[in-house]
Amino acid sequence: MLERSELIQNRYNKVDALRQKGINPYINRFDPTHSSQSILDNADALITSEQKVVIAGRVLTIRSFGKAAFFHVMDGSGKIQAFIKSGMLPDEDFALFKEILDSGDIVGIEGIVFRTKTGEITVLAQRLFLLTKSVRPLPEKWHGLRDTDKRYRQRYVDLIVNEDVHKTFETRSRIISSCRRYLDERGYMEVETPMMQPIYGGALARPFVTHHNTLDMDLFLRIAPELYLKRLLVGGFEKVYEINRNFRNEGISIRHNPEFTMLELYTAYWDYKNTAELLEEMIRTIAQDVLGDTKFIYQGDEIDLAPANGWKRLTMLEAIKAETGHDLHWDEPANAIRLKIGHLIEAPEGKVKDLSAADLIIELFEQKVEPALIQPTFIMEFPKSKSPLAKTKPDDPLVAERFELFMGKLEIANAYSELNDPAEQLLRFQEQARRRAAGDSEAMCIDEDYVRALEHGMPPASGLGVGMDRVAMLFTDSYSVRDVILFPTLRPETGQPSSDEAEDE
RNA sequence: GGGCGUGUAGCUCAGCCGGUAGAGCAGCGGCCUUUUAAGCCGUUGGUCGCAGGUUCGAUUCCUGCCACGCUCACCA
Repeated sequence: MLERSELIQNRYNKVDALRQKGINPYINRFDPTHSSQSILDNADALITSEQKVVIAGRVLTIRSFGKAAFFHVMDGSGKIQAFIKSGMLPDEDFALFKEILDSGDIVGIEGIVFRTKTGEITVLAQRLFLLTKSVRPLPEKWHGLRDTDKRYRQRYVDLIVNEDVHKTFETRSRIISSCRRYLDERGYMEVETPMMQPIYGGALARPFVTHHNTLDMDLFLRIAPELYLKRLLVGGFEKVYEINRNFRNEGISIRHNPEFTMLELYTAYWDYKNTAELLEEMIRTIAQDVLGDTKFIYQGDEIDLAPANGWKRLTMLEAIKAETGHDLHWDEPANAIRLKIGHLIEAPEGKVKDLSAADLIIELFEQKVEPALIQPTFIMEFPKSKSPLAKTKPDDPLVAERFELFMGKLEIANAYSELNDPAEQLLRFQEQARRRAAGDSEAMCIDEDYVRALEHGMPPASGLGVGMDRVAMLFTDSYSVRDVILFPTLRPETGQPSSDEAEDE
């Protein structure tokens, strides 16, 4: 039940009053001739020509004195000041303003453009139309809406009153379209693969489960589209991509939302090094497109997307050596590695003891190197044991041809040369299945149809996954992923403690 | 899931050595025909997150719960 405070009730009373006078407070259509921005852009011409303009938008702050008032009107392009003065418009329009209009209402204004004595471009109202009555008061005009919970739950209010939030989501949208444009221009085809999958795969993560009633079967929300996209390479498409949501049933944090947007793209006949080149150029192009620059500030650090010698490329072991001084190798026994670096790794009681050599090295990398990666850096070569869908490096059987891209201390992308040997893929799946059986809930399931597809022959190829939310965080200088997701996942809004304790296990 | 913090009017926030609450903005009533958080005068509005406990008395102290933030764990 929605609350009806006195403030809201007063406004509902105005709605009733309008209806009694035969005025519809929620009209069906209105035809503005100008956006606020187009008036500001062409102000001089509009002022001298005294051309009639019609604008529409939401009334923000009203500064009223008796027989005249100023207020700002916000539309999709920005905002512009309006001036209303008794005698300059029909009496009933002025009465509408005095008696009915509240800040938050959506109005149409017909008038001419002029400059106030303080120089602000302003529309002088010759007609005022109420288009939509708002019955709920806006947050305070000076401090706005600060409560983060309310900002996320009632994003519509956040977007009305916080201009920078509006801008952030415009930027996000432009990042996505710029990305599509970049790929479309290079012959990539956008496809849509299943979000509901009978067997989930393509990443190491726990899924959400849903149920189809008629088929009476469980389906998993995808954790990645990877295995479907590679089936399309088998089918003969050579350049495919998908930008869409993935769902991972894991913790929520400042960098993680349960549903998040990934770009995945696959290119036949390429290896991971080709993909790195494409990614570097693509991100730089998007930045130029969206920000107008290849340098930007993220959380106080200037990030340069166009350094003289291109983005840094280091193997994980090189990066560890540069940052910690330790010279490690994938073929060293876990005990030897533990002796060297065990003291550098923070892990809960005794857990370090159980880590494999690859685990220890990755752990060290994540804890000590990742937080230092501010400028765009490709970390090349990952342990094969952690990359069950990637091709092995020909001259190093323990290493997968894989890279991850880091920037602003964030992991942005992951890519590899795709494993296309069906027999080896089956072996890797079987190893994953053993880990699953041993209790690793994030290990992969065996996807027999995927192996069957590989048996038909998948061309050599390289694939890439880019966390688009993370890119949006970078380009909008957002600290939290929730600030670049319009409606982040939240607990349901309730005033009462949850009553279904019976469902807790 | 653990730790720390926050929750008071529509919004932004004070306050509370325990005696049932204040400001600014918004609203309402006045004055006001170039304002920019307009101004001036007056005024309405609160189960102080929820539920218990201690107490003569709880918004304040204690416990539990709920929500949010930070952080650790997990992870991407």
